[in-house]
Amino acid sequence: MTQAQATPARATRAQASRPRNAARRAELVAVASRLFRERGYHGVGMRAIAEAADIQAASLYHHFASKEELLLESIYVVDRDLVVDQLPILEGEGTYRERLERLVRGHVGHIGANRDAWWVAGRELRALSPGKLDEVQVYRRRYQHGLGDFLAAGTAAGEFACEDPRLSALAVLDMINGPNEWWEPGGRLAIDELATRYAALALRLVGGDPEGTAPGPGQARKRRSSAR
Amino acid sequence: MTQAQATPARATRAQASRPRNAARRAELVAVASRLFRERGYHGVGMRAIAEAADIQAASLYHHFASKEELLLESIYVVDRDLVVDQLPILEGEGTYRERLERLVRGHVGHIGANRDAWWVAGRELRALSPGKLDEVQVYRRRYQHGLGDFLAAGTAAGEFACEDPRLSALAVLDMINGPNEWWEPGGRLAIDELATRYAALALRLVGGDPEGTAPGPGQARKRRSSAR
DNA sequence: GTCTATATTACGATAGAC
DNA sequence: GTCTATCGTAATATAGAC
Repeated sequence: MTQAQATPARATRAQASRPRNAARRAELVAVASRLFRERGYHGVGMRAIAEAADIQAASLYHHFASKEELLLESIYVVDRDLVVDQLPILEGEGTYRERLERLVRGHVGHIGANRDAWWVAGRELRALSPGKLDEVQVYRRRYQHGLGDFLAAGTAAGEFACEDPRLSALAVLDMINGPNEWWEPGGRLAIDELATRYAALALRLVGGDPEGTAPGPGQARKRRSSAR
Repeated sequence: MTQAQATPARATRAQASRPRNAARRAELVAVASRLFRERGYHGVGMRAIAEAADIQAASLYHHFASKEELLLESIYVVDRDLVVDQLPILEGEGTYRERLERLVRGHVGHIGANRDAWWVAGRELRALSPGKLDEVQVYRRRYQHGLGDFLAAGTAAGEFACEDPRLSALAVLDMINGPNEWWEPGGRLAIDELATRYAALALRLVGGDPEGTAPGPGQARKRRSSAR
């Protein structure tokens, strides 16, 4: 639920540490994510990460080959989940509208539940070496193209009205990634509430909400009273 | 146009350098912005900035008191323009729909014309000290609230259909800030083309495009052929 | 698996000559 | 306005004991 990796679940045996202690790694990644978020990747030293984890800097090198490996693990918490958990929603059950709503709610909810990792994934990509950067971007493109194909299919089916589904996918992603920049717990909207409302707005954006439109120019509106 | 500040325009006289040479400052800020964008604020040293500007590191301190001052100037190129040039569009002439389209086109166009500064303004805020950070956020909130009030007025006038104008303002800003993350020259869409299309999509998002909606569920579409 | 100690390099910033 | 030289600090990473 938080940003721990899935633990392999074997090795509940004795013998202690054969798979290089994945749980400990995940703990340390979570600590590093938090600091990367607060001060930026280059703004945090290995000494600071170690201090926050209550060990010495040198001990980190027992678990990770480099500082960059800590960064890569942080980022994968986000991009792996999007492709593994979110993308299949689009192939699942329900109308196109229902599936899009479910995707957006899950996406925004994931931001709220993994704030440190999202912040890092959104801002520190360039700190990766070219090879590792490519690996991450493969995931991103898969998510983006999956959504584009889905919007094209939904338009062909008459549920959406996207003239350029590829561009609409970018616009939707731009919008639903936005809360990563500004949402924080304790604000006006809880993350579930925000997720639901953004899902409705995304539906409008792709032309899938026949009720969310004002009448023609110059007429009075016939919808409900202006909230706020 | 580019990310140079407005030059004071006095001192075309003799005497050379009384107003601390604003043009030279702007040059150096542009160089710094480019490097901050490429490698991140903490990933770039004063020596690297100096080398790119073809002077020595110590010489930078003749123009700027600190590295942070270079960062602040980079960020202001964006936030000052938004409030000074963009916000007045909403108070200008035309229908609400026309004004929103103009704002979005100008906003996306500004991203395309000031890529380095936008990148830095979007990602390196946290590197500012708390006092300077507050100054920048005053600009940001003014832009955001200005758009929210405008959407509320446009809804009351019957041109938009925003149930929660404050949230719609965030959604629109999230969307139109998005190209800062992915647009680059030479891609599928020129920045003007992108700006026009995002303006149309923003209109949908606020319920201001009566033609951009698919019919009810289960029916065949009656709009133009599915592009691609 | 964590420690102490350290090698090496780079950092932001300053002093003072020209 | 730019230079050379340098101060003091902190960076990533390694060696080797326990």
